[in-house]
Amino acid sequence: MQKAAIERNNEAIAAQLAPVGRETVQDRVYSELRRALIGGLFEPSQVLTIRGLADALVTSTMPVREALGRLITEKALEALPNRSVRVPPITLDRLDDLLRARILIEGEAIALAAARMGPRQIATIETILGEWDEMRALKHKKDVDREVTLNQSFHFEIYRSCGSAVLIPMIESLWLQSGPCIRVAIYAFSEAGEVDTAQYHRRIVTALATQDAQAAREALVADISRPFTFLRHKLQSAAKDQT
Amino acid sequence: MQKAAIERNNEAIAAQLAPVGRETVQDRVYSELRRALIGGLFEPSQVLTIRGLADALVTSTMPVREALGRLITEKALEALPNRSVRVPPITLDRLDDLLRARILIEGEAIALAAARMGPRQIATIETILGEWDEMRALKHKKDVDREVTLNQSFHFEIYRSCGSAVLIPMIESLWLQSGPCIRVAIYAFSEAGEVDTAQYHRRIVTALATQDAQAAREALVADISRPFTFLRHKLQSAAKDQT
DNA sequence: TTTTTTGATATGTGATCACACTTGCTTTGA
DNA sequence: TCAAAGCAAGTGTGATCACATATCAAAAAA
Repeated sequence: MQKAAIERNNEAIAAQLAPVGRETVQDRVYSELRRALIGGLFEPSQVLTIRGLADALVTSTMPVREALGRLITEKALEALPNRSVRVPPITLDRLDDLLRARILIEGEAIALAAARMGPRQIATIETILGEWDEMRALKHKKDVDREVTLNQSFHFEIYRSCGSAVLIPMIESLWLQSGPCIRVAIYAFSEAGEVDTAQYHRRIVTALATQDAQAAREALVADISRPFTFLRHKLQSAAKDQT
Repeated sequence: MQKAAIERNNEAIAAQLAPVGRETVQDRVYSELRRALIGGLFEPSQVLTIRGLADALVTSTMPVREALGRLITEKALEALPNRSVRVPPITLDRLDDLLRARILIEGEAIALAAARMGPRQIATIETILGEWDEMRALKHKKDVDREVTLNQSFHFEIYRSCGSAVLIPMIESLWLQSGPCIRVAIYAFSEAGEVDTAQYHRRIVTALATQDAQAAREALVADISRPFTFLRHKLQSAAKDQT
């Protein structure tokens, strides 16, 4: 019987080919909206319509409405009583609430990751740091989108190492919720260009390289608190101006 | 001008009438599936089909598929590569992962709540405790469903007091994920009937009544850890039997 | 007897339609 | 001149259909 030979052949084929996967339209819409949300491409309080998004994404309404529903359950979007959906507005309370949750959960994740990151993972995040420096070097063109992307890659490369399939989706949800807020902060930082984000990230890397969970947590808290406190002051002064 | 009179009349009407609200079919399906999931009515690894659920709930497929999509993003259900959806299976790792996350987040929530719960809230959870005792008194009929519901009410009445619009949905998601697992534990406890859950809950109440956040957190951890460690042992011994 | 093939049924996905509700502007009446 | 009624366009929701894929059992081949 040539069963074994066939089996070997199939295995050889399988070794060559990568699984093609099957991404649905709904998945693509969902990813695209997530990207836009985390990147802060939508403004807080902005109203989104199903047909409008479907036109923009060149699909029918069906995938869009399901993607919107999913984002609403993640609190990345908000369902108004009118049944229209909007990006949640920023309030001081919400800002504090989000920051506290992020410190709690991302802090735990990085503490777990500190004990589990090998030289390979450390090298990966150092590569991301290098790309960041490279980008900053040619400073004429301040590409905020790229900053956001690199920042995201840096953090999630760490979180992925925490080994918790439960915490990571929660962190993603938190980023989704804070995305529309922190965009303005990152943009302002990029404008000012003074205190470099890279410096905060470097502190995180050194802490992780020495497997110092406590130091890593503190460095992370400092990093993610910055845009929030910045926004906080901005909102407070804006409120004072209005009165 | 009789504008003021009309206004008064309208206000009088508004005072009598309650807002009718508009729950969509999708919302009802979603709530029903949540209830079933938290209550452990579905078994881990059980496959759910859109048309099957639609028939069971006597609706069309449309609201069901959107509700399923939302539950999948919450990790309450799992999308298989075949595109079928099932209740996530229990593994030891997942159990530990879930418990760690619950201790982290629910612990934080109850610590926050400890400082914010007034006599009114304390009275409410004591009422729930009373209903529990009442139920246990007539022990011939062990109503596991009611136990699950009361347990849920007790915990979420506390969490609601933490004042965090961000943490509460996360806790709901965690309950959704652990629901299918802990059902078997609760059932086993009810069978054995030895160590009463009420005793753990009473410890929580006394800690909250004295606004002792640390004690409340510890009592809560003891309470939610119990079914998990129970299940852990059960799974381990089952694995040992198989070898 | 065991394995492969094949065909029928079941299932998820996306498109389209009908309906109800909301919204904003125009028109009407005071 | 201004507020209220009315109308039209826009929008979300649910139902149904078409199509591609998956599943599983029966039939055919080894």
